[in-house]
Amino acid sequence: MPTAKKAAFKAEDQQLAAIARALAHPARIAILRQLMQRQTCICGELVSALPLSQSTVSQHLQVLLEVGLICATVDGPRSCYCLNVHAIRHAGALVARFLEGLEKAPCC
Amino acid sequence: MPTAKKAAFKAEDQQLAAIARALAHPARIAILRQLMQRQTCICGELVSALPLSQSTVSQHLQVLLEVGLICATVDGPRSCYCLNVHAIRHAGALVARFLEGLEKAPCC
DNA sequence: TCGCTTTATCGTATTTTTGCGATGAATTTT
DNA sequence: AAAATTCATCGCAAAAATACGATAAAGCGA
Repeated sequence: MPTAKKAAFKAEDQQLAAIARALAHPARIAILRQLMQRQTCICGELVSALPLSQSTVSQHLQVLLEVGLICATVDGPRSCYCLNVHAIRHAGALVARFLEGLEKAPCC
Repeated sequence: MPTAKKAAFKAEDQQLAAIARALAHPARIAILRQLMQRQTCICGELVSALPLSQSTVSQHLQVLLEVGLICATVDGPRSCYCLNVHAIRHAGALVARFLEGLEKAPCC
């Protein structure tokens, strides 16, 4: 979206959209699910688990990192990713509050 | 995403991503919020409420329509949109279940 | 030290999204 | 019937997202 017009939308709407955008690709959903299932923080195992190249998976990880849903630590030659439960909780609360509001709306 | 690789992701992941994609723009969040606030099903009032052209707003409405979050009825020369509470509830449940799972995950 | 593994980043190509003006269809109003 | 209103759609341009191979950096093991 054009930077000039971004300010035209409410901050919370932009925040919600940013969260949604981070989740708007099945690969990133799958990554989060993998991190949820394996207690281990994973790295290149994700590449094996996904039908995508290493560089593409790395890019998706960056997207999730930038929005804060996951965090990374360096473990020797490899990178270890894990869920940022705090951020996820915050995002979940935002989304839940929004959707609950919608559900309660009087329909036409 | 390439149609050829779409099948490589779990159906539920694709469904979640599709919902997220529909919400991945502040204009569409704002549209849903407008429909929530005004009990009236709105049409071109949305254009006045948003910093976007009529054709662009119409496009965003189509996106929300296609994913089923809103529904439309024709009222004379104008179109009347309203929230599809049923679909919203379903989407909300899907998202909530996913995020709750993430929150409970054992972190590294 | 010399490879070997692991992973982020770069460069690039392709596709998708976003945005707008113009146009046309449908309907109401005059 | 003519003009005006409302809105979806088309055509197009610009921007962003997606994907991948190649490359480079960093650490491990021989």
